[in-house]
Amino acid sequence: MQRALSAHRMTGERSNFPDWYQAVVREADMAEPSPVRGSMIIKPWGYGVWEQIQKELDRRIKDTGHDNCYFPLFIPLSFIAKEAQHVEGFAKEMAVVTHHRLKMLDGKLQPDPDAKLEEPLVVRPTSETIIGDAFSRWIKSHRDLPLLINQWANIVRWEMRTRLFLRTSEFLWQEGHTAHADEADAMAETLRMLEVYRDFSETTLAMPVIAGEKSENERFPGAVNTYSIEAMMQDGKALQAGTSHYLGTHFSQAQNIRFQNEAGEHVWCHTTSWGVSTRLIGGVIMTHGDDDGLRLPPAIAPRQIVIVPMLRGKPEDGDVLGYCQALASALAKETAFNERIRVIVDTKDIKSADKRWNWVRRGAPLILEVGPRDVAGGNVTYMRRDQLRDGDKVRSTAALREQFVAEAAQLLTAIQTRLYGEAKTRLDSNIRSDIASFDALADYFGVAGDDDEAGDFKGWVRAPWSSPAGAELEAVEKKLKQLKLSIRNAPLGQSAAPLGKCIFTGAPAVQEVLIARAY
RNA sequence: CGGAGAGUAGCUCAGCCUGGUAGAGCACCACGUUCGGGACGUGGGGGCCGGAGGUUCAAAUCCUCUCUCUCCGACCA
Repeated sequence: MQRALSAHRMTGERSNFPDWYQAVVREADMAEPSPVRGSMIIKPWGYGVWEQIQKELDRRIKDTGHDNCYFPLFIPLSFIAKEAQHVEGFAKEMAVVTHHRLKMLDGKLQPDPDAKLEEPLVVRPTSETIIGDAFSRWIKSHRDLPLLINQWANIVRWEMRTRLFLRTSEFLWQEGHTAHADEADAMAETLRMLEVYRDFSETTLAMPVIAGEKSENERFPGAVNTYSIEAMMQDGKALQAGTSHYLGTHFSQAQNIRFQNEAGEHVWCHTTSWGVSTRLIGGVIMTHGDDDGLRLPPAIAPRQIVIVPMLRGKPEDGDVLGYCQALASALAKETAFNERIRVIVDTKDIKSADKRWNWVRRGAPLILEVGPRDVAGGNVTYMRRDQLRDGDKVRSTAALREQFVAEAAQLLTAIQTRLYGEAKTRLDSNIRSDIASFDALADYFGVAGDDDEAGDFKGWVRAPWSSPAGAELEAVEKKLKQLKLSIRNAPLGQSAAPLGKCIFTGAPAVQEVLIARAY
């Protein structure tokens, strides 16, 4: 399939972005479809990326005062039913366990009719209700607040259409759940975690995002406010990369989560929840991948430096291998991104050229080739994955071994910076704010059905918005839907400058919103 | 669940219209020449042609039913 990726390079563009994406996922050894419909097998290289994401994000979650817990996979049906909007939002995509035993009946193994559960259990689509139930028992006093909990878990949502990493029936995520004494504290938490996500995404994933508030119709079922970070993929579409919700007292009222304040009164808690998932990996692929495959930001690369010995089945092979091992040991003592550099010598018994390109496809940031000439000269020859094809041909650089070891961390940082810079430029230069009417919006994005043209890049539009509600909002929604567009969010930190008129309603605008096609 | 398309080797697909012993490229295995810019030669392994029925001397090919997948809608981290 190197062929398909090469073919893409020949066209000079992501002419068929979905095909390109699937090719990269497979060729980079990230994941594959499983025998279970809509579920994926995350392969070692892909899971390694997830582990790096977990490690860094877990550190940040703990640094902001949260503790990890684990709550059950199975949630009693009655729990889900407690919050009306919550039920409505998730009812259509729930996996339900109804039996606890199998039996041979009519020659077929099937659920035993005599082993029916008294109350069906749903496989968690999210844990607000089961965690809320615990909170209602754990919280008695204002001294118990804030209660700051996180869990790393798998989630099941029975989606109609699935795509590896971007939307799978089962996915891995982290979900934070917190309870607070008042709205101000809960809102501060909601925004604090949104900021953690924004910074993590930009710093660690090198994926620039725009943080903002979701419109009413895009809110999490049961939330008062929902905030998101939105990233721009290389086809111009938006990817919701993380969400943070202020839940008000909806769940605490539904589940009796309350405390006694200093005055001795019983008061509802204000709760929040926030999460990011393995979808982030899809975002990284669609942000940084190129026609040679994946490019991984060094901060999350399972192996940041790969040493490929140039072996030829000759006596000097031993010297080359020894040199490589010594080099690896020296590099592993260095520090990058506050951790020891992750380095490996690829000793697999295949051709060096194949090894090199395998690592290129997987997106290893630095690929070293070490042959007899390097051994003789005390050198290393390396390729930076991020600038593999700067210029006409594949580029490699020679350096003295000691110098390379000393500068390896800087190189990794430089790669991280460049990947972020490229993505940041793409994001910044593809948001238009000169669209003044709905007709202009329609012209820019093209009418529905027109947009399937391959390689038809459309960025985002930032437009004035009067924040309509009710029927008026529904009408706007309908118009947007015809163009396959959606309001991604209202970016935070907007200036107080005059905004003019809403491009949908003509009424005075109260803020600006981002409009885009989305995953 | 609606609309369209597709199921043949690990991958991408040809063969089907007009029935007659299962094909190509890549990948894989062996040997040799190569190897520091995605090598080449020779030989080889691998398929219940998605499944079930039917028509026929004979079915990947024709007919019926069924299952699955992909894309487009609806739904979504």
